[in-house]
This record gives sequence, C-alpha cells and structure tokens, in this order.
Amino acid sequence: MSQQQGKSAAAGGTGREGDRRHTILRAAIDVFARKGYHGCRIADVAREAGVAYGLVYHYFKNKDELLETVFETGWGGFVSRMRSVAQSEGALEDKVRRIADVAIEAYRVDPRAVRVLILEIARNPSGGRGISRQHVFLDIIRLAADMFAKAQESGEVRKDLDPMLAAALLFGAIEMGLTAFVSGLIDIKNPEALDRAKLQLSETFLRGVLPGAASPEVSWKQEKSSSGIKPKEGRGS
Amino acid sequence: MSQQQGKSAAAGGTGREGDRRHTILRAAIDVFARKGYHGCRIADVAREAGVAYGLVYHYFKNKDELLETVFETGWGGFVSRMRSVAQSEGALEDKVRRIADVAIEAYRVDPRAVRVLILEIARNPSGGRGISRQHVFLDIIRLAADMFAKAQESGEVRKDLDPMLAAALLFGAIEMGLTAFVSGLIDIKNPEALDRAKLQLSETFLRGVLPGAASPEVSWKQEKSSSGIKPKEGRGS
Amino acid sequence: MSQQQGKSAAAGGTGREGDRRHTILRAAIDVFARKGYHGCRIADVAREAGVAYGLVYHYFKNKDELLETVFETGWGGFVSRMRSVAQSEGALEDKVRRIADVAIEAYRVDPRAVRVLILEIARNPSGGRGISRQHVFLDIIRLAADMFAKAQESGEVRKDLDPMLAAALLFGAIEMGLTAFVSGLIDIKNPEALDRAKLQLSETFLRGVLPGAASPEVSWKQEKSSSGIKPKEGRGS
Amino acid sequence: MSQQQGKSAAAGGTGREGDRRHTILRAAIDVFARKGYHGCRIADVAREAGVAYGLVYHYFKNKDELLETVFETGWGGFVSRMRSVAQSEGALEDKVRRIADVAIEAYRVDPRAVRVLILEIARNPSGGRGISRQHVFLDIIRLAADMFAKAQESGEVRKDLDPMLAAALLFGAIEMGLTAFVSGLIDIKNPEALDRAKLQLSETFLRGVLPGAASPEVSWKQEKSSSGIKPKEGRGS
DNA sequence: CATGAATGAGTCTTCATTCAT
DNA sequence: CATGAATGAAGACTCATTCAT
Repeated sequence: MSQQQGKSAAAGGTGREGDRRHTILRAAIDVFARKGYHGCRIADVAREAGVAYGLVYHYFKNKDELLETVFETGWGGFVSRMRSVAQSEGALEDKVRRIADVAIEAYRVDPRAVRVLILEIARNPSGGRGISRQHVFLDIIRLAADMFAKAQESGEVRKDLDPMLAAALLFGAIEMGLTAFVSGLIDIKNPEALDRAKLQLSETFLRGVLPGAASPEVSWKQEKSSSGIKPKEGRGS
Repeated sequence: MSQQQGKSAAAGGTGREGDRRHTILRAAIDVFARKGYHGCRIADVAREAGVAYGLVYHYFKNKDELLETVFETGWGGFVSRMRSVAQSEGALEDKVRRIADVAIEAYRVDPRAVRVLILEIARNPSGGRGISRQHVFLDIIRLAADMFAKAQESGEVRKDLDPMLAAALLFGAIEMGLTAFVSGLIDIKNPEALDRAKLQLSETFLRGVLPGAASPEVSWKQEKSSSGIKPKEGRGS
Repeated sequence: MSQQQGKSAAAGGTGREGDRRHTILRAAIDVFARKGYHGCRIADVAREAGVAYGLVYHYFKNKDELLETVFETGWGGFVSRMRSVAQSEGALEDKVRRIADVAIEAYRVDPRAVRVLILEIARNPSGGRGISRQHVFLDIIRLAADMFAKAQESGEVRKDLDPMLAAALLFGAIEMGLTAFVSGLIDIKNPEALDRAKLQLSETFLRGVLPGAASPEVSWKQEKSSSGIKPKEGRGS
Repeated sequence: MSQQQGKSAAAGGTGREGDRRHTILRAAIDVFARKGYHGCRIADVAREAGVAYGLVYHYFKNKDELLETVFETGWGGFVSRMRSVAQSEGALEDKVRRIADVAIEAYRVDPRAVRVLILEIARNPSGGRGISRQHVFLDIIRLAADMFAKAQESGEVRKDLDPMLAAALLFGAIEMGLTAFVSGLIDIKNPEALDRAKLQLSETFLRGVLPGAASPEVSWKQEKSSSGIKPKEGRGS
C-alpha cells in the first residue's frame, strides 16, 4: 500500500493521487504482461493493484485508455529516445549501436513492460482501436528508414539496400532478440547475457548493412549464390 | 454491399462440394486476418463462409479448436518445409536463402494466412491455450539455432555468434520484413518487390553472419559462449 | 438386433420396422434411466441404439413424444394392471398385496424402466408438457383412493382414514421402497431381497390401515370433517 | 400483467435492504417451484426478483450453485431438525410423530420451498451434479434407519422389519402425502387439513410398525435379516 | 427407410461500465 | 476519493429439429 514512492513523481499530482494511479498502471502492466490485454479483466488489475474495482475507472476512462496509457508510458519514452538517437548527428554505426542499447536497456529496466509492448503493440488488428498504437510503431520504422536513407547518401550504408527494409530488419532483429529473452528461449542468469546479445545484435546487423568488401560476393542481380566462400580459417576445408 | 461478392466467392467458389469444412476454415483465416482472433465472432466466420452458425460447431469443437486448426493448416506446412531445409545437407548460405524463400513464398501464396500466423502465433499469452502454438514457434527457432551451431563447427558461420541469437535474428528479420508488407509499409505494386525483399533479406543477414574480414571494428570476440545461453544440444565444444 | 420378437407386435408393422423402433425405445429407456430426460440428447439415444441420428425422428415425432412413448410403454401396462387389481372384486388385503406385487415385479422385470418412471413421471412441472403424465399418475392414486373408500364402506379399512391420503401413503411407500433399491440404498444380492421388501411393505401398510385393536392409543378421532373426505358413517356416531 | 404484483411483492417486500441475495434466492425458489430447475432460465429468476440479469451472477457462481444454495437453504434446516429428532432420546412413537410434524410444518411454512425439494432433490440423475443432493437425501434415510434399528432393540418396533425399509416407507409416506397436497390432490381449504394429514400419517405408520397383536395373519416373520440389506451399522444381534 | 449434414433459436456466462453511497 | 453492488449487451455453445440425398 505504500511502496510506490519512487515513481509517484512520474504521474504527477498531489503525490497521493499519483500513488494510486501509478499503482494501477503498474498492476496493469504486470497483468497485461502475464495474460495479455484480452486475457485480463479490470477486476484482475484492481486486485493486483490492491484497490477497489471502481477506482480503476476513476483514473482511467476505460480499459482501452488504460492500455493506451500503459502503451504511452512504456512506449513513449522508448520512442522519444529512439527518435533522438535516429535524428542525432553522428555516424550510423554509433546510432545503430545506441538504438540497440536503448532497446536492451528498456528491457533490462522493465522487462514486463517490454513484454507488454512486444505482445500488444502493433500486433492487434482490432478494428479501429489499436490504430494509434500501430501508427506509432510504424512511425518508428519510418524514422529509422529515413536514418538509413540518409546514411546511404553519405555512403555509410550499402546503396542497394531498401532503407525501409533495413529498418524493418533492424527492429525485427531487436524484437525477436528480446522475444527470445521474454519467452525464456535465452535465459538470463547473469546480466552479461543481455550485454552480449546487444553487442552481437548490433554488430551482426552492422556487418550486414555496412558497405564493404566483406560481402559474400553479394550480387543479387544474378543470384548465383553458393560458391567462393573463403572462411578465413575454415575448419572443414 | 460489395463484400457480398467476397463472400459468395469464398463460399460458393466450388459450391457443390460438401467440403464445407474447408470453406469454414478459409473464412476463419480471412476473418482472423482482418480482425484478429479476439476481434472475431463465430457468427462472423459463419457469415463469411455463408453457412449457418451451428455448422461451425459441427466441424470444430469450439472457437479455440478452429484457431488451432487454422494454425496447423497454415503453420504446419511452413514448419515442415522449414525443418526440411534446416536439416538438409548443404551450405549454410543456401539454407538461409531457402528459408527466406519459403517464408516469402508462403506470403505470396496466401498473404492472409501469413498475416494470421504473424498476428496470432506466439504472440498471445492467453493462459494455457496458445501453449502449443508458442511451442512450435519456439521449436522452429531452436531448429535454426541447431543449424547455426553446426555451421559454426564447419566454419561457415562466425564462431563468436550465439546460435540461438542468430536464429532469433533471422526469423525476426523475416517476420518484420513480412510485417512491413502486411502493414502496408512496403507497398506491393509489382511482384518484384517481394523478390527484392527476399534477396536483400537473406544477403544482408548472411553478410552479418558469415565469417569474413568485413566485421567493423568488432572488439568483443572474447567472452563467447559465456553463459545465459541454452542451446538445445550444445554439440560444439 | 433380434431380441425383440416378443414386443414387435406392439409396435406393429413389418417386424423389421418394429425392430428398429423398439431398439430406439429401449435405448431411450436406458439413457433416460442413466442421465434423465433433460440430461440426455437425441444423439445419445441414437448412439445407444446404434442407429443414425435422424432415424429417431422417423419413428418419433420429437423428443417429447419419445419420452411419452417410453412413458406409455412402461407405465401403461403398470397402470392397467394396477387398475384391474384395484377394481377387481375381492378383499382389500389381497388387493394391496397384489398392488405391491405388481410394482415390485415391474421393477424386477425392468428396473431401468421403473427408474425412468420414478424419476421422470409426475415429477416434472415443465409447463404444459408433462401434464398428461402427471395426470395419469394422479389418476392411479385416485383409483386407489376409490378402492380404499369402498373398503371403508365394507369395514375393511379404518373408517377414520382419509382414502386419498391412504392411497398416497401406499404409493409413497411403494415408490420410496423402490427408490431405496434404485439408489442402491438396499442392494440386491439375491432376488429374495425384493420378495422380502414386497412382503414387509404390504404387511406393514396393512397393519396401519386395517381396522383392529392394535392402534396405539389413537386419539385423534375428533377433528374429522375437514377436507373433502366423507366417511360414510363416522365412527363417533 | 398482474404478476407485476407478485414480482414487486417478492422483490420490494423489504425493499431498502441490500439483501438482494436473499431476494434472488426467494425468486429462484419460486421459479423452481413453478417450472422446475430445467424449465427455468436465469432470466426468469432475475425478472422474478426484479433485478438485473447479471446480478444473479454477482451472488451465485452459476445456475447450479444457485440451485445448490436453494437446496441447502431449504433442506439444511429440515435435515438438521430431522436429525436432532431422530437422534434424540425418547420413545420411538414420539419421534415419528415429531418427524411428521417437522415435515408438515416445513410445508405449511414454505410450501414452495418444499415443492422444490420434492421436485428436484434426489430425483435428478443429472450426471455428477446432484450427487451431493442425493447424498444428503439418502443420508437422512439412513439416519432414520438407525433410529428404527435402535427401536427394535428396545422392542419398540417389530423386530422382523427391515430398518432401512421402514425408513424408506416413512419418508415415502411423508413425501407422497405432501405430494398429494402439492399436486392439489388434496385441497387445502382449511389449515386443519394439514393437521389431519399429519396425524393420520404418523398414526397409520405407527400402527404398521409398532409391535402388537394387530398384525394381520402375517406369516413371514422368519427369514429376517436374511440378506441384501445394508444397515449402516448392524448393531442388533 | 436411413443417414448425417445443416439450421438457428435459446441459454448460460462473462465482463466492461455505471452509479449510489 | 473509494467502494463494490448493479447493469445489460455481447458472444460462445448446445441441441432439438429439418432436409437433401
């Protein structure tokens, strides 16, 4: 009943009000993370928060606004950080690394919130509603696409790559990487696991995207493929 | 009411056949693709299929089994093809390309079904149910992880890469790439768009993953295989 | 498939038709006995009978008529025998014994049918329907009431007893006695158990009902008159 | 619509109280009494109680629990009174009279509730559910059987009578006697009718059961306690 | 006669949302 | 602000009944 000192500032207000509201929000995140938006009832959120049923409706117009708020709370910060990175000046390489960093850190700080975002955002067609969420989600991809387009101009990225696709690949990699954690596919004994993942993620992506001789004679104009791979020190050969 | 067309097309297409079960399945795929599992009512499926409400229950035990069947129908073939590619003999490069191929072709053949899979599979916590779906989804990632692990042994893939993560990245890239199509981010005017995406997807991924001098000043080669990773069968030493 | 020779006559027809019809009827009795009328579906009956779903509707207009037929089949014979006993000439004592005999024998011959009758007859308010059944059930009590009224005239039964109540007691005793068997409260190892019950039932009832000095200082002869009962010649006078 | 009266009478009787649960329970008893468990819809109960549909589910988990509660409410008191009588010290004669008294009084106080009990209790096979009800019902017969067994030891009851059967007869008589009222076979103009019935019921039963010279040429005294009978605790030698 | 697919009205049950206290 | 009882629309599921073959 009194453990939410640390975050009451975020919600603003008298402090006591922020307390309750924030408690409910946290509860919502937890329950959404556990059972998904559709699988949870307002009653679940209220119980998890330890407040009365009706109180949820004091702070949130309806269930949808609650989810929307969860979304904004969790996603908002992520997006703005992402945006500031994407639109900042600097080398693309660094930007990509910082984007991965933002994502992984978000997960480290609040895995449940990330789980909700991954689970519920941009995944629900649900007529009408969900549009705004999907919209924001797509926006961030477009943002990154712009970033890649600019990087192509400056020669930082292979020119034959579709910027939009590059952006999709980046976030796809990030998202599925996190999913691997979320789903327990990769479990986190020590915090280094996340760091390793972050590193591998960004570097692997960069290798694929940066221009350079490294390409396995990529020549997707004729798709000959296969031959001529020279592993530096192949074990098999 | 121009969707009357769509309905009769779906339902009456072959018409005389007693294969109403299949009609219903198609209708379910369409409605799921349009509104998602939760957003669709049995009544919608029945109307879309042009059959009576109760008939859905004649062929499917309940809504869940219907979804499950949609899942198996769409996913089953995909998985088995994926598996046969992953477990086949041959160069990793080819395998990756063929995997991308399978995915993109699946989308080309039946974009709605793919949309349902992307939307509903492995994305819904939904207590209890969904387990099997998530399970299969994770299995395919493990499968790919094995493939990468073996490729590491033969030196076809950088040894410092976590196989599980590599698998996650591959499917993340594929999935988000398709999502870009599904969501309209990348518009499909000409069929070549898909081919281009397929090519870029696989080649970009391969660049990032194959061994070679191309790596940007990667400086983390050390702590490999440290911890936190759960390979299904750690064959490599 | 061929054990219903004895009753095919009742159903009439070619014999083969009687076969099917009778099979269904037997199945209905069994299922009703096991799950009750409401708890059973036409599908259950069809499966139990080993015939096709729709065939039930060839022989019976609807579920209700099926039950009605079960009722008439099982109850009809019982009632007519009961009636012939009640309206026969002879000593009341004998009649009572024969009534108990008819009931117990019915149970011995076809316990399941009796179970259905006990369970479903005259017990279901079910608006409208059931009236006929209840009607017949009450009729038999009225019948017995008449029997007792006549026996009072001839001095075979205590005159201070309400005939209707006496009839109710008799059938109540019979029914609950059978219920004790049906429910397993008394189980039937050897057939004598039923005979004993029959004997005790009728003799105990008779002791209570026959005139005689045995009455335990019965002192309630006063408040006669009351409800619709007219002892022809009150004892007090 | 003159039943609006009935409704408001039932629902608004005390009105201001928040004891809607009780209102619903009463309504359920009334509707069950009128249409039986299967014939009644939750909507009926809600309408009868004058409350919203959903409120029924606020107080009762489901239709079955509602019936179960009706059962416990009505039956519970009856059983405990019955038990205390059966297990009390005193002459068997008095006990029997008091048992009849309890039953008849229960009917006088709340005929509808008794109707429900008679109609629904121990009469519905209904797989699984109903077990508890049947169980309690049989328990009370076993209880009475014990009472009779003890009375046999002290010579208060004929020794050649099966206690279990005696118990069945007693309750059969009571139940069918009440059924006669419930079904309108015996009309209740004046309240004395019930008293008469009570008296006749107990005295008739006692005559049949008490030892004494009154027995008609009973000639079966021998084979007592032969077989097939399951006394809960066969104490008598 | 037989079959079992097809129909759809009837019910239960859930749960977001409102409201009196 | 807090509470939780009250509301009722929405939707899954059942199953008696019909019908084409």
